[in-house]
Order: sequence, then structure tokens, then C-alpha cells
Amino acid sequence: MGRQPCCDKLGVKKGPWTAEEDKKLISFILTNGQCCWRAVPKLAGLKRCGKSCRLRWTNYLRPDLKRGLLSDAEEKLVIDLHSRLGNRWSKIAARLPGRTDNEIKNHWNTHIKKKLLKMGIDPVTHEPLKKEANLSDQPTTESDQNKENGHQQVQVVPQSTNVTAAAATSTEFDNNSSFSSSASSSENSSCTTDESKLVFDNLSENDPLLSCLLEADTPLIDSPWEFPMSSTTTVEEPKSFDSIISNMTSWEDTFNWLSGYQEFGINDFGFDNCFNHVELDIFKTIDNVENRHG
DNA sequence: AAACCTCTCAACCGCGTCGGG
DNA sequence: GCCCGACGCGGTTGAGAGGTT
Repeated sequence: MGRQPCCDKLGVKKGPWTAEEDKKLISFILTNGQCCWRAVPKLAGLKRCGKSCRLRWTNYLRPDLKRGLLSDAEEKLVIDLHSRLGNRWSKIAARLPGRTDNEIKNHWNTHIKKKLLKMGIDPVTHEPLKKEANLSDQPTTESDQNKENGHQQVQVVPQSTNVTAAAATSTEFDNNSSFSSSASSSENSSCTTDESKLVFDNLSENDPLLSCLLEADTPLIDSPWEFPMSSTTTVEEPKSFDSIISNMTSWEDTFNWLSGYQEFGINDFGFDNCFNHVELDIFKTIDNVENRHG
């Protein structure tokens, strides 16, 4: 007997998510947290398969997601990590907070691959393309290449620096980036402080990075969303996000509470220091959901 | 303005892995 | 040790947006 489908195919909705579905899912997860995805659709009142809910949440609705294109530094980090890890997108994504494996995979296939080819670098092996290899003579498919090179991917740690260096010397990368493969040049980075720190922390690691990535995942921001004690006020006790949300009886309450901060303009009130990036991203997420669905 | 082409990315599919019984 | 269910991952697809002719 074959494997059972992950969900009952009959009556399960597919395709793009509606605003209503997004609201239900966000509301459910904010209230109950992430557990047992198979049960989520039923409990949340969604006609979706659990897998689809998980994907929607992790790739799109999670409040700690960054939006927009990858920065130059992030792009270079992806290249570097890819040279070490191959197509292990989730491992790569774990090193880029706020980015999903799907996002990185898409960005790799649509942007980075082309850039590398343009630069004369084989996106699969990260070696310079052979002279006799015509550009049109590209790898048939990535999966084919991975089959051939999959084992090699893990063994190429020393060469990864070549790729990074090659990228750093490329005209294309130099134009808009002050990034250097040297960990000591972080003052030149154009990304945010935290981001820079992370990126350069990663690049400053050599073999430990590989072993770390292969053996133990560095946790992403998947820990419960708790409001840390504000750096600017000592009046209020820190409240956990869950406790706040659980006191709200409906999605409307939650939604209004979250979006209220945006409408007020937290920066205008000098509240911007009261929220960490996770909370700020929640506001962005709410805004995005509203905007995307009109 | 319309038809066609290209690109992007959200979503799906199937398989591998893991953990509980 | 085996089986089964659930989750997570990587590859692929396809709708829609944007660009070109």
C-alpha cells in the first residue's frame, strides 16, 4: 500500500490564499502557536491541507520575515554558503534571519545563478567555467548537476573563499557594494548593524561554520515572541506576546491592536525604540496582508 | 493597443527523515 | 527492529506582472 496523502484531497482548497484565510491562519497561530500542522486547518477553520498552512506561514505570514530583495551582503553570504553546502536551502536560510529557504532558492535560481554565469563562475561547482564550455552549454538541470556533484559540494570548503573573492572582485558586485570577503571590513557594509554582524560573523567562520551547519542548526527567531523589557521605559512589566494576544477575544481585536500601532505611527510618538525588529515586522506583516489583498 | 514573450515567486508535489508506538 | 504518521526539504510548476515587439 502506498503512502497516504498528507491530507484528504477532497474538499481541500488549493491555489492562492485569500485575505480571509490569511487572517484565520494568523489569528490561530498567534493564539495557539505553531503545533501539529495537520490539525491546524481543522482547528483554524480552513479548508487547506496542513502542509499548505505551514508553507503559507513559514514563507509568507511569519512576522519576522524580511521583505524585498536580498541585500548585496546577503547575496554574497548565500553564494558563500552555497559553495559549502550546495542546494541545502534550509541550512542556508538558517543563516539569514528573516529569509526563507523558498525565497533564497527562488533568488538563487532567478538572480544569483545568472550573475555567476555572467561572471564566468559555474553556479553548481563554484569553479570558473571552462574556456571551452560555451555559455549555452550550461548544466542541463540543476538537479542533474547536483546528482553529479552532490558529494563534492560538501567537500569544497577550501574553495569557497575563491568564490567569495571572485564575487568581491567582480565589477557587478563592486558597483553597488562595499562588501569584502574580509571580516575586518564590516565598517564598509551597507546593511544594518545586526545584519552586518551576522553576515560577517558567518564569513569570519571557516570550518566551524560547516560543521555547525551540518550538525547543529543555529536557531532562527522561532522562539516565542516575547516583548523584552523596553530599553526606554521601566514603568511596565514586560508582557509576553501570547498573554496580550490571549486576552483578545477575536481576530478583530488582535488585528486592530497590531495595526493600531502603525496607524498611530510609532516613530512619531518616539515608540520606535520600544519595539524590537520582530514586533516591528509584525506590523509590517499586518500591513502587507492588508495591502496585498486590498 | 494588442499579442507575445520573459521573469518572478507563491504554492504544490513527492520523497526523505524522524519519532512514537 | 519495524511500521506508520507527521514534518521538513528541495525540485518543479504555473499564474500573473512586466517588458518587448
